[in-house]
Amino acid sequence: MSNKNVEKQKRIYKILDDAELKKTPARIDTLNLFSGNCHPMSAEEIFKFLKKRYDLATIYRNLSALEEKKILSKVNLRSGSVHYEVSNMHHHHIVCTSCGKVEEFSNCNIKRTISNVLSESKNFKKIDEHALELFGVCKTCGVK
Amino acid sequence: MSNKNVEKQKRIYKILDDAELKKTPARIDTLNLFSGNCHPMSAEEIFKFLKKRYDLATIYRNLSALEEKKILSKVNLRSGSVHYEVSNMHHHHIVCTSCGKVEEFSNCNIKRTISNVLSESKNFKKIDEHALELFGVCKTCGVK
DNA sequence: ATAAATGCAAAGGTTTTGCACCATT
DNA sequence: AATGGTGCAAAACCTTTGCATTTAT
Repeated sequence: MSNKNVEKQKRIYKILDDAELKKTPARIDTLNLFSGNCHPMSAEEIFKFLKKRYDLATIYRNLSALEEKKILSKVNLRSGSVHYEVSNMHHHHIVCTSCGKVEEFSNCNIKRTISNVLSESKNFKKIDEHALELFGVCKTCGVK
Repeated sequence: MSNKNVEKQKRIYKILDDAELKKTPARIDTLNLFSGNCHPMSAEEIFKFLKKRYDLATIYRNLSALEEKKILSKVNLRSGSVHYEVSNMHHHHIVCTSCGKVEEFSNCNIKRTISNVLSESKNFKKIDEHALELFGVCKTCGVK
């Protein structure tokens, strides 16, 4: 195993240790998948990427646990199933409403909006998370 | 029936006519519900509000039809089921991650973000819709 | 009269759960 | 040894679909 991969494994071990989750093969493999792929993935997709080595229920349970520990976040791409991505790489998505293609972007400029919103909110004084997704028709699908 | 309600019915008839959808009781009642309530609703909620007078499958079919005609829009509140709201009242939501309370806001300042994003996008040159939801703990739940 | 909408029942897809067994700490 | 994770099967949940009947135009 290369030095780089050793580093990667160490990072994943630390993530699970910090979260007080046991370092099981299913979790390690799942986190490896996420660290090599910045696209959001559904439980079913992860299940297939991992060659069905682990039960689908296990994948679901681990995704929930990792979300609770703030390691992964849910993303809604209007696809029928929930997708997850690594929490710390803050970015958003543009989804093609025709073919489903997903493109990432990161400059969401949300801070100003949040402070405006909070100054007028009756019920909230702090925002912890935000979800922003854009929808359009991609250039390929837009060609008639 | 008051003058005001007559006007409301006329508006709803016009909406359905313009969309080339038949003016059936199920649709009229559903649109009446939406026009008196700015909170997003799920199929199940509508079904119950309408005292189960119409089949749940009918509610689902009508919601789809109304969404296709751009009269309603989907909203994702991370609740397990899809919610809908009237399209023409552009606003977004702050959802309490503890109790599920929903508050609306409308000043999302998204235009600048969209034009920035498009100028750097490889696959998209136009955005048709955007989904923005904020998540936090409301003042009631935040009190320890 | 025609095309569309509805109700009912059944199925589809995604996600969750109970329980016995197994792995990590 | 003890706690937590897994696999399997079953169920729960949300949503869609087929078909016969009813309704709106």
